[in-house]
Amino acid sequence: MARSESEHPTELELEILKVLWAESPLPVREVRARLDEQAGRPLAHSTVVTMLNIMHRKGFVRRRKDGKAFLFSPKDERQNVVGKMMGDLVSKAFDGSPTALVLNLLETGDLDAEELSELRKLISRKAKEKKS
Amino acid sequence: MARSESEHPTELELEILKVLWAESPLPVREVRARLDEQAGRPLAHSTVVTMLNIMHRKGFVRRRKDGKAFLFSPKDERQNVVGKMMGDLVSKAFDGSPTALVLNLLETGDLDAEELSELRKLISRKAKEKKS
DNA sequence: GCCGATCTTTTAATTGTTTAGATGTCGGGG
DNA sequence: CCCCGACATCTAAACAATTAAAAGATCGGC
Repeated sequence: MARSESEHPTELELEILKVLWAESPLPVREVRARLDEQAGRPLAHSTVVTMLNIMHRKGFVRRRKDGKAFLFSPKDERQNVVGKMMGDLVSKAFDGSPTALVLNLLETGDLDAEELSELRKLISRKAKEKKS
Repeated sequence: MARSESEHPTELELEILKVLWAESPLPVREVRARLDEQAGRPLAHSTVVTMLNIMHRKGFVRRRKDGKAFLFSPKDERQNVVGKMMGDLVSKAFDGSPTALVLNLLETGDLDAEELSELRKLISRKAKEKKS
């Protein structure tokens, strides 16, 4: 045995999803162009086709015929997909505590004062929503 | 060409690191036992040996001889390793905004009222540290 | 000094990921 | 009516991840 197919998008799959989240539906040719320009990832046309087909099999994207070409769209919203990835990271690395994850984020010092204050506001707002 | 070796620990590597973060240094046999009991991952002894050697080559763990056996320890602290993984996720999925990640976490509703309040406290404390 | 237990090292099989060439199809222009 | 371009499908190769058996080394006891 080896590992089984991941339920999360892989590195390249995520890159492609990012393109499609920004704008969709798109034909293969356009996806390829944006991967090159925006993600700095110059790939052969056939490579992008292969990936999109795999992603379709995995259920990450939808396909629909437009004339002779396919148009691709993301199947799920960015929030859901990345949310699942984070949930996974939380459970694998922080034993299921989202608080621990945020704490880690605070400790590594990636946030400046302004971001901290913004976060506090967000959390307060969320806390109020919960109460009601 | 294909992709190059990841700079982050993979699924199984992370599982092994978790064992070592909890207690180290450990000989292979002990790591194997804990993977079975704690992570529900029953692997052959040789599998664990192989993984630990790969992780040593990648620089995730240290080895030192103790008699005829090796003892393994994590090379980096949990915070650093997972922090890098999160940073990567942030940059890949949230275009580099940690705030967006936390916002996503809030939206997916994984946090209860108590956790929210705790988070707010943590952030306030951090904000004060920054000022000084 | 040899034996077996315990380690390490070597080798390899299987599957996922990423990359891309080769081949087939189909519709429109000449 | 046939060929070209654009698109899809098929095939495949290189490498990472995961799994593990086989072979080699070494140490303590008899």
